[in-house]
Amino acid sequence: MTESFYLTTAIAYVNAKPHVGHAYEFIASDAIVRYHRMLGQKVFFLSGVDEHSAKVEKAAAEAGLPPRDYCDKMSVVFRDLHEKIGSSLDGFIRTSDPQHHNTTKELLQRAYDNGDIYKSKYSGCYCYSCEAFYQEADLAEGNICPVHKTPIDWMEEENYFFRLSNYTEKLKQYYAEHPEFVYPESFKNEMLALLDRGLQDISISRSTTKWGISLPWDPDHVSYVWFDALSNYLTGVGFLFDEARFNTFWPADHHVIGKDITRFHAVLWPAMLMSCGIALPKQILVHGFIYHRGEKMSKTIGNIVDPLTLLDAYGADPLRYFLLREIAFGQDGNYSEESLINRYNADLANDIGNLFSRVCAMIKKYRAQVVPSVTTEAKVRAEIAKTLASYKAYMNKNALHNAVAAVWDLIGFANRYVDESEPWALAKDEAKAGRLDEVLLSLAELLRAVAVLVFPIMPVTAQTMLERLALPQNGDTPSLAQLDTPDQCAGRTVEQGAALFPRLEK
RNA sequence: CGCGGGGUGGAGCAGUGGUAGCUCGUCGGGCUCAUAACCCGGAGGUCGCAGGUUCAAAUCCUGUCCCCGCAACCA
Repeated sequence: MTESFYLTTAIAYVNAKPHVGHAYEFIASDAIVRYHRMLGQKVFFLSGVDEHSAKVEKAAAEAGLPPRDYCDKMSVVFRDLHEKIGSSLDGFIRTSDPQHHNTTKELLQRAYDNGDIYKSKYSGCYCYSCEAFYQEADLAEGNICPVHKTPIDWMEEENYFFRLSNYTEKLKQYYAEHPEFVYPESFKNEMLALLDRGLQDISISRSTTKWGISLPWDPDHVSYVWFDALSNYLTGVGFLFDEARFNTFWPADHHVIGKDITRFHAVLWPAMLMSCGIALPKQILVHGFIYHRGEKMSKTIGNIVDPLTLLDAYGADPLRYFLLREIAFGQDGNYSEESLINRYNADLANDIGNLFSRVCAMIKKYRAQVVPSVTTEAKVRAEIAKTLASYKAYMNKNALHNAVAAVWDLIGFANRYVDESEPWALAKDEAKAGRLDEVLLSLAELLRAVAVLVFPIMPVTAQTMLERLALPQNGDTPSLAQLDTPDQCAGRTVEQGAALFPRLEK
């Protein structure tokens, strides 16, 4: 385990409101970084927004604002989403930041200087709406754009190209030497297939818009998407302006991204870095898409789910829990309001919420809120240790959904333990007071373990539980190592408080 | 066309060779500390279809049907 840990999300285009997919990516990323902080690592968590491109320019025009004002406004919307989710961001980058312009120009210049960038004519069928060229074979019937169903123009444009084709073999070799570079494996296989077919050079500039970062050697062109977008990961940790920070955190541990931009992160980005002589990130962590009742969310169908609506209605922790539990990380998943409510009631209200409530109530009722100062039962300690081990194993391979399930197994164990040990019966018999002490401490210890383990998933709930258990924490992040020390709850005065998760009526 | 993923009890999913498992729902029982919560048990599936390999296949192979995604800057 390295001492530092650097994770990035993809940067979001500011041409539209946040999508629940953004929220999911931020939540999963936040859970991962919180886990690493619990391990005691020095973490840097970066997210941000991409403000360039013609489509942002267009959205700004439609909003009747200059691009810069529009971006100022929209970047706040994304920041706000992070805040509402509870993201523990260390940095939030905007591609319009001057420091980021420096990074982009530096990378472009380095690639240009070593001959990886050349000027060429790009000609073909061009759809203005897509901002893309099409092969004739890809056009829909009647020579129209397959996406927009609008007529195609023949266009010729002078573009600069990046010699991606030069890197096919180098990347193949890199993949062979770093089998963990792309995760999950299904996406890695897709990239390997892409490499086998051979890479083509890629256009990296446009002269049709001025809203962007101009090329250092040719101000008539602005960088088209990739050099100015991907390089944010460098700027975010101080490339060229904060050497100490950059050296601490680069190369990044994880770039968390949606599956639609895998090839740019897993093929183009490493090739760019190779060209520029910069170390490659350790792992591209790809997540799937969220469907709404099995259908892709789209403006056309009109089934897009607004994350802010969900956050307002259910709160951050329940939404975090739902998305991380319900969706196998790396695969596509489904959202529906019924399943969210279902999970809320079954897992949050009934399982964890009620467990907390019943245990605190018994400590209050039988021992005047004070957890007995005895020793935790051996089998309970063993169960906690077992859970901790599998939880860590799952978290270390980013199987978030399995890690969450492991915590809920422990909650199930605790609920069964209550039934089996029957504290209410023990309380009626003075001779069994010692046993009751043991059971109550054991239960408090189970709650402590659950509270700590649930922290990456539901940080607010974890803090509430720890506070009510009167367990002082050193800083905002509970340490995972504390679970190696038993009986921490002994002698503490617990507070039952209001229900953690009041049941929702359907 | 190409590439990738998937078709498993009512619903949603796990499960890469040894006579199917989880959550929800449903039916019955228990308990009373708790948010009508918690615990135990039952019913319910020939694992898309057809072949093949094997002592043994949901799991491997072949074919086939269907669904979805990427490519196509739509998170």
